[in-house]
Amino acid sequence: MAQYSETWMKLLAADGCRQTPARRVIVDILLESPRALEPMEVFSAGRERLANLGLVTVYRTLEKLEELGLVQRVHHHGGCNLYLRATNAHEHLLICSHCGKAEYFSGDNLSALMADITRTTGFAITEHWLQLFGTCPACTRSGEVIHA
Amino acid sequence: MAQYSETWMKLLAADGCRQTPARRVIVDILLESPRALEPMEVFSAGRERLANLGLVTVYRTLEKLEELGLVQRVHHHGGCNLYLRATNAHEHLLICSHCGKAEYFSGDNLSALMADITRTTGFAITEHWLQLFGTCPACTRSGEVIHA
DNA sequence: GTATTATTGAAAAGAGTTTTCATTATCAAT
DNA sequence: ATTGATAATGAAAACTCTTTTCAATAATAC
Repeated sequence: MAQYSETWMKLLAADGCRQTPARRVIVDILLESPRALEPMEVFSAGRERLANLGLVTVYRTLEKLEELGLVQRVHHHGGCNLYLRATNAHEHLLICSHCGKAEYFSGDNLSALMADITRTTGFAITEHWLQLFGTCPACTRSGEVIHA
Repeated sequence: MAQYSETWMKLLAADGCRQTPARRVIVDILLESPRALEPMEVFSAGRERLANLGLVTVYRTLEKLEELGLVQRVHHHGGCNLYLRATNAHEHLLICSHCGKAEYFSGDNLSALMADITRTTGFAITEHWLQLFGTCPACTRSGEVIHA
């Protein structure tokens, strides 16, 4: 994902944002992470690279990146304050309940279901959320997962 | 939904809970609502029926009802602090983006998709969330929905 | 009725997020 | 390169939502 770092910075610039060290650090962390992160996690990781990074800047940058569609919030059992790089395609999330690893997949075809629901309920469906939870290959192998 | 009020109270009693006015009010409000509610909304509505109801009691009752599987938290764009009566069957949610009206539906068959994803990703899938958003018939008719 | 103990509401504490504000740093125009 | 306009920053304060604490009260079993 690291190769997208510069792309994101340019997209930010195109939106009128300045390219600052703080933003670079935050962008890099998000692009490097295999799982969705809380603002505080981004902050902690960021502090290791930029000594006096502010938590407020993390919040502001996440907000801007979400606005630009580069990251998305991830909902899960514990809340909905996790941020993950978004993909452009029409894809859905698959999340490991053990390590949090997030993977995108596509290939769902829910159009038949949609049509069926429109017919029976009268709702005009505009959006759908599909999210899967499970155990990733690495966690399955490690055997640490007892609640699989 | 009002006919379930007594059922819920009995289920609470079976769990060792006492039947108090505060709980009755909260249970009734949840069962009467066509949409998922925030704790504060339950509290406001509850105060109209029980003058000195405490917000804390609302939180505690919602927690207990969720524990018993009678209500569930609903995730949406703005957060995940909405509570809605749950259904027993394996159903999914359909929510009106305009008025919030929630409806359950069943009939999805995602097993083929699951099998496909298990094969390609190696994830052992344990759970899936499917939630649809759209405009309900009433809101469509009222014509108030411009962003349909 | 009485004793036991779950439940209550108010207040305080806590966690997470947003706002305010003076200072600093980026970028565009020289 | 220098300068000026202003976006961005970090610290502190404010704010919202939720949980904990605690003494008083009320529901249930006997």
